[in-house]
Amino acid sequence: MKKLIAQSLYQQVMREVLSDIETGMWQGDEALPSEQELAQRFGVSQGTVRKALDVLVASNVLYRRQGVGTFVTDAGDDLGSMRFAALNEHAARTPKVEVLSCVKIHAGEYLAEVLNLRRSAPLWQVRRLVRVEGEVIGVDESLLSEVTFPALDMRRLRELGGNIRAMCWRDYRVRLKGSDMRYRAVPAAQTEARLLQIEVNEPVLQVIRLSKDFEDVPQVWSAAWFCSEKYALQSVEMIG
Amino acid sequence: MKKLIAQSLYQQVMREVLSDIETGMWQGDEALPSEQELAQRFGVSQGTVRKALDVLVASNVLYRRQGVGTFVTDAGDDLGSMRFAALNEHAARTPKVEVLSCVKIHAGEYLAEVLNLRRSAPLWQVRRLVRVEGEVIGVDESLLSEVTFPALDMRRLRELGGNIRAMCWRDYRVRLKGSDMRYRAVPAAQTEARLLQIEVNEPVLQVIRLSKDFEDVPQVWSAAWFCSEKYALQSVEMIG
DNA sequence: AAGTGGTCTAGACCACGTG
DNA sequence: ACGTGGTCTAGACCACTTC
Repeated sequence: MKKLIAQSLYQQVMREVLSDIETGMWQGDEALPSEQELAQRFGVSQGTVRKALDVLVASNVLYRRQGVGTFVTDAGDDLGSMRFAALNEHAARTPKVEVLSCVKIHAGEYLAEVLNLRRSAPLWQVRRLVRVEGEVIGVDESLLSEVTFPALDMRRLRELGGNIRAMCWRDYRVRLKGSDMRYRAVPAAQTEARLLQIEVNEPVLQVIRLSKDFEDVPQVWSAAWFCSEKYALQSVEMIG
Repeated sequence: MKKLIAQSLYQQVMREVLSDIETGMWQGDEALPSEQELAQRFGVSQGTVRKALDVLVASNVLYRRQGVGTFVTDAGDDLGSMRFAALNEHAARTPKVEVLSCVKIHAGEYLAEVLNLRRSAPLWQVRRLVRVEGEVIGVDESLLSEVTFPALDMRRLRELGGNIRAMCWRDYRVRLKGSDMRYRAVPAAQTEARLLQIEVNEPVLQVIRLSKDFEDVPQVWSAAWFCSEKYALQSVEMIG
């Protein structure tokens, strides 16, 4: 591989590997060629391939198993990978996700803007329920363009455990990056109150997020509402 | 440097450098020796030193400036490094932090447990206010052991812009890691309502965190309450 | 035993910022 | 011009998993 200006070798290798992953050259959970073989293929040294793969491992696109190989990560669910901690307890729990409904709607002004679509563009609206210890603690609403994700099927989504990101990846080869999250405390509206079995206007934790693909195109807009009476939503701060 | 069992060379170098930082060998924002010089000093190659420093850069203990050198990061404030986004807006804002009070109290059962102290151990209670665009949007309460942080001074804390983490680092050589954060939506109590100028029982976003040092000893427990009527708290999701 | 990721070296050159 | 971080190589050996 020849070096181009304004881009280091390992970055070129990284992009090359990433685009090969996106075309589905190595299907999910299948091993990539060894670092040595990739090095030969690209005409660089093993160390350079390693550095390229390091980046993709850090961003959770690949994972490595020593003595075995390097593999493509299956996209994790955004809801499913949230953690909830019971008050005054140390350990955090993994929630269970359940698909409620999946209907076609039309984009309003706001959604058309954030998803970069025209007004009244067709959208899928997916509603999901979040359970911890069997108890409903959250409800989620996700919106995706029907053009990019045609023939979206609720049965298929249920097969994948309600994991929208896995569905985007496996069925449409759209790989989503981690997204910004916005937290607010808002009074529960009727819909949320009913599903969460709480009073209207009780405080609920609202989490808004916008998932983009690796070309930075916004693909999925989501909003979730959590009852935090018994469980707090947990995350990791990135300060040194 | 001789290789020990069960630890790679670059990890040893990393720990060595980290402990040198903690003893204050290279004061804040002063350059470390060059990678070549450190390599000689430790008797390893430059690549190994680089890999060691990579880890510390990733965890935000060090930062690099190409062509200049490697420097010790000055601890960032936990509150001050939060980001707030106006609803329906893209850009996020940096808040201003103001120290309200600093008094000595005694640990109750809960705080004694999480901070690993005996009951009624002396604690500093620091209250701070968070402003965005001049408007008060949050109030914070932090608790630190008086034994570890003797003679804590409110004037000094104000000098540092209310940055508790910077104070722990600069004045007591206690370097705090990033901490877990727990989010809840709760009804505003009287104290919060008064400071945030909202009604009692209005929803407020509660953020609890526990900062530990690099030996995993819990040092600072904090709770913040935010009014999220105009601004949402923003963070970054770590999913691939 | 063979193949994989994981570490390490010695040396080289490039890109950048400062003086 | 100089010194710094940043990249890259060719080759070596280790640790781990699988067969």
